[in-house]
Amino acid sequence: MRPTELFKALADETRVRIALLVARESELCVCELTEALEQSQPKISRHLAQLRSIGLLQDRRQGQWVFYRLHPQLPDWVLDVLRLTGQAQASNLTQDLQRLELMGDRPSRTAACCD
Amino acid sequence: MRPTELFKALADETRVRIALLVARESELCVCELTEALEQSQPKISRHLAQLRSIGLLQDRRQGQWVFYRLHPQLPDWVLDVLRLTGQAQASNLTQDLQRLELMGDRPSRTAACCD
DNA sequence: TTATTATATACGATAAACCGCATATGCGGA
DNA sequence: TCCGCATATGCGGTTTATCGTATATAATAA
Repeated sequence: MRPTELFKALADETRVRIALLVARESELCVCELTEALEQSQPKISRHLAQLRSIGLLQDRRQGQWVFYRLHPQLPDWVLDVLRLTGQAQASNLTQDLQRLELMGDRPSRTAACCD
Repeated sequence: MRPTELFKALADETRVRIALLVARESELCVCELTEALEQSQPKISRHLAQLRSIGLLQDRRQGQWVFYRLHPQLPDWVLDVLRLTGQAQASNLTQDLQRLELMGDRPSRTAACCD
């Protein structure tokens, strides 16, 4: 992944929030992100598609849900950038996490299994 | 500086190259960047204006030249992101540095002095 | 003052990003 | 099969980015 690719991906508020939430929670589905970020489903879905298309996220379907996580082979510098961003964005991240935890009926993960 | 601001700034190839070169060389003027990146002067100038407008760079006029450097009060996470980027972009940076060193007649800095 | 060099900016054109809304697809349950 | 929920995508419109070209501003030197 080239630096400008990553930066383009993180140049949008919604995408940064998605990336940080997913990084923190290991794995989230679209509906969880939709609630945590209070954004429309198509909007979340399209941003997820972008993050996946550059290889930052990986998706896995489980029944009716699609779960997203960080791509397992991200280079260290990418993980480091995410860490620093989470640090600089700490308060926003906390708010999103709170809304996530207030959700009732979150879909349950089964064996994430092998990739 | 908010993360998305920085990432927008670094989401363009030309601006990343400028930022990394300036970070490495401490201080560069527009004509040096124009030669090192092999881009038109107005293009370089406009990108510099963007980097300055978000507070990533600082400028200083010395005679006919305007020298740009990293803003002296950048938060650590920004400096860290630049470091990581330089690492991930090492080969491009090296090429730009080479062209810079091949320049004849580079303007000489006098006392950078106080700000 | 006039010319020259360095830098910034205005203008217009093209392309890319982002969004809302509607709709398609995929899966599971009745 | 038919329905409902979760997710993805197509379309059109609006905004924002980027660029080339031309020109304005600023400093220096003759």
